[in-house]
Amino acid sequence: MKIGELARKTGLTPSTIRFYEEQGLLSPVSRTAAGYREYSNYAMERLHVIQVSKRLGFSLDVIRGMFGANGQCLKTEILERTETRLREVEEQQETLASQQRELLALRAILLDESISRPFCAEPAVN
Amino acid sequence: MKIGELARKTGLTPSTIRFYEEQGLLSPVSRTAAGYREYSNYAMERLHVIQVSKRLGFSLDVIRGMFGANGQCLKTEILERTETRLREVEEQQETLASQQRELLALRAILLDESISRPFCAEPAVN
DNA sequence: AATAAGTTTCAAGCTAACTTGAGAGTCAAG
DNA sequence: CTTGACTCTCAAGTTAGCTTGAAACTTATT
Repeated sequence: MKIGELARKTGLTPSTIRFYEEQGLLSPVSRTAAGYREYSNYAMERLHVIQVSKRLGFSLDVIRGMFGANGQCLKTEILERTETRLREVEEQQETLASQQRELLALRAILLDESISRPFCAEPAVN
Repeated sequence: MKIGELARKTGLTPSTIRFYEEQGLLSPVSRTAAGYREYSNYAMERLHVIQVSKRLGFSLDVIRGMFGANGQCLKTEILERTETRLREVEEQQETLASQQRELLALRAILLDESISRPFCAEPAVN
């Protein structure tokens, strides 16, 4: 199949697929006589793996590191990256929880009519 | 005080402070005869407000919208942005929770020795 | 003076993950 | 044989929030 069909099947755009190839996420693919890219179903599966990985929060750099030169997944690499990503997720969860706490406090202050200017000290005339 | 001192007191760099001014987060400040920026304590407090706002996850664009033309905080604006940010935080928490679930599942699969290639379908020879 | 440290402006660079555009070639249908 | 839909490559643009660099000026110290 050509790039347009692959794009439709994966929900990506042709330019994204070319971009992934350029970034080394897709192994260079065979071409027709006219120079058109010709994809197998394996390419489609590879793109699905990439899409799932992105949903898990892996960067393209990290995803690239999960594949060997031959195109195989590297199990121990993936395990490592997964552990790393899990720690990142926990960090971000803590950040969000803290932001949420402070935002709720801020909202409470703003809703308290008796306080006029909560944290804004600059006078009208500077 | 000049920009270097203000930078030290706030933990920012001079270029960041100039950048904030350029972005309209700091009202243009008075200058010495030589053209050096001369800051009051109000500028410092404004920078602290900006730093806190950033910690809460507000973008510079949003932070700019929280100040009126005169440099005052706009209470109702802030309340609105706070509610919006709270919803964003919840969304991101859901995203992270879902990623965490899937990452844990992935790790479990990877640690299960009986499965050799969990989601990698491309053969060695393409 | 001379030197160092601080300041000025303006333009350009950085990261991530793409998108957009230009200009050209290809392919199928009518 | 021409129109329209695809495809190609390569370069440059996008967003956010800064940083870095160049070239020039000021201020303080020696």
